[in-house]
Amino acid sequence: MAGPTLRDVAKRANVSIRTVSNVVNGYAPVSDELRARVQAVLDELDYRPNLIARNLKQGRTGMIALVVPELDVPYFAELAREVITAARARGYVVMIDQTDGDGDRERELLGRDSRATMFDGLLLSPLSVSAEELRERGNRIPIVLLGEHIFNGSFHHVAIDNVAAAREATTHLLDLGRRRVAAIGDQPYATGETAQLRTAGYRQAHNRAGLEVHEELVMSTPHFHRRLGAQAMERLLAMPDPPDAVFCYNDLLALGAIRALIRAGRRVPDDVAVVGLDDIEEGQFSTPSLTTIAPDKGEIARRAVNTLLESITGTPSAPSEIVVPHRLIVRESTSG
Amino acid sequence: MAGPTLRDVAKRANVSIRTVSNVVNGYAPVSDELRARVQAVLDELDYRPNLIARNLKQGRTGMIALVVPELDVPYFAELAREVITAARARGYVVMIDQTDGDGDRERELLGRDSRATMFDGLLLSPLSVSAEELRERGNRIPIVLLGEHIFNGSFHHVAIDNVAAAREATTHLLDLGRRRVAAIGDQPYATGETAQLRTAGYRQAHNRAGLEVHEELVMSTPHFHRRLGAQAMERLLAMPDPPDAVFCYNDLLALGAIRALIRAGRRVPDDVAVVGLDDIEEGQFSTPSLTTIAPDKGEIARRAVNTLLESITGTPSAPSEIVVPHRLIVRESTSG
DNA sequence: TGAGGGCTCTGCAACGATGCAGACATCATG
DNA sequence: CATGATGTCTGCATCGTTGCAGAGCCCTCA
Repeated sequence: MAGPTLRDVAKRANVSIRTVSNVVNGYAPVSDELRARVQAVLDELDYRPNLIARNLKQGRTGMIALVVPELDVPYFAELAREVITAARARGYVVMIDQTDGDGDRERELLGRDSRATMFDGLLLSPLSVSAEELRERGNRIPIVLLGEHIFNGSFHHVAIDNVAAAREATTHLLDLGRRRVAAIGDQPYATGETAQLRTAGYRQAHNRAGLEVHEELVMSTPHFHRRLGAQAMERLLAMPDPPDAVFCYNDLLALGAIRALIRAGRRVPDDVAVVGLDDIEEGQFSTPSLTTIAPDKGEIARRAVNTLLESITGTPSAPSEIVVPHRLIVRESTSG
Repeated sequence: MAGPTLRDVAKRANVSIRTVSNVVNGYAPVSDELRARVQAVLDELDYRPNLIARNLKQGRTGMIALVVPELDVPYFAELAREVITAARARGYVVMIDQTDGDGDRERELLGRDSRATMFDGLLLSPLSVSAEELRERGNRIPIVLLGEHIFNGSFHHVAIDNVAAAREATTHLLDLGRRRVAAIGDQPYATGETAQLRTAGYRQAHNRAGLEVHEELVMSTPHFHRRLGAQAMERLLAMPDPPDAVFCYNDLLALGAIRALIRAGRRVPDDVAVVGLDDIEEGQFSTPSLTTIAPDKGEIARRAVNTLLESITGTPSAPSEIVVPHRLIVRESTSG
């Protein structure tokens, strides 16, 4: 099972362990002749360095952890892809864990027995755990927070401007002449800060247009999944005066909403226009294709990874609040 | 930066390092009194065990690696989710890497400088690398192969019965009375073994029904993405005698095909019925929803993880060929 | 000729934890 | 009282690697 070690190679080549190490790493000067001899033995035994030992000695692992609520939510899968790519470019690999939005699972990560000490840094997209808890439990490794939650400046944080994004999405619908614009995805409770920011943007858009928000059209959903988007849409359609447009707080809600609309015989966008947020690939190929706000995921990943690696290698810097650009992409669900 | 070590705790509590270790691990008998004293210091210093050191000593890391072509392909994202869940149930965490189907990237994993030595085992879903290469480069850690490729019995391998799955999908279309059933996704070259198995199933269905295969309706695609499904469908529609049904080798191809059909003004399933394979969640909410063959992903993940962990802990067993169940799920794209 | 400087190469210690053998004290037993 | 068993606790060696200091050796140059 266990492969050959430096010692095995050294013994066989009749040199010191240290010299074999030097050959392996290309360090220090080694004469061509000796190098060749050692290399021959390395090849013969098919030596592979034991990275765990190397890590122990060097105090770093070259691994970062990415923790997301659900990996099969397309936004997180696409983000994970970008994170892996960005990390690879910097010589790091990524361990991925998912919490199912379970606060205990998130807290576990910070606890005494967590495997966090195996990683040089942590990218965390929290749903339930609060900034206070994070600070108290203070992990020893650098952390960068992604997207969710409002943070009070205790941690590095990378996200889009959620208020502006929601405002632009809503304004797009108002500009089309829609006057009963619903919102799907509000979360008026402690852990729903992101949703609340989006609701704030939705209100801003109305205010700036000099219009009233129809409060009954603001729908709450505990999660951002297709099924809940469909259910919320059904409730909206059952109203005496249903909406003529919907801003959904993510693309999955929007796709679920579209599904419910078509099932109910409404035309999209003629009867009801729909805007999402996330720009997942699925929205390009749905019928109708989905108008959405596209965060720059590659940029989110790169900024997050870079910030994390700086914290790892450099001196601890003041927590930064990084805002990544987004843009509106108009497709069939609003422009038929 | 570096946290306190066992030595720091030991010094402060005036006991041996070994005793602190015993308290931390609940090993060996330690008197209640001493245990309390040590625990107090542990808490005071907020000691966290250095897992890298523990790993080095114990020769295992508690991490397995999952390598997939693309994490943002829903099938792999959903599979990854199940793998993470299955591994967690067994006390393992999962490092995920993606290869983009790039053979060199896959081979890198097996090379001398790969980080593979950091993991106790490897779950690999290869696209390009061949079984021969895998065997030659012979990694030192246990490997279980997932899904793709035909393997010649050199490795543990978990997959569905691709021939049967494709046959059932095609038979479903023939049973609906369709007589010009196209296939999208063939890959008639070395690394396309999975696709070829599905083509074989497609042919079997025709044979058993006493029907001829319309060879011009078998479309090749280098990848299994939405866009290629749409393109293939457009080519089929441009034919003088277009198909009245399509079996797509995965759900993404199918969703792309549906998109092309609707764009071209055809009704699904009235004009053309569509079946996919993978049962990704997206297919439940598309319009129309997608008939598909559903592999039992949870079972794939559990069997794969269990097999891998057995290879890790137990004696090396003969490579097993594990076939996981699948079933046909009929939705709107064939039953309007 | 011998001091000094490069060039190779080596051995020891250390990273932080655990396995093992045993030290020491206490207690029960014949 | 001697013996052995039991219960606690300790120290050393070790996992496989790298950092560091220095040992030889050969060469050069005054």
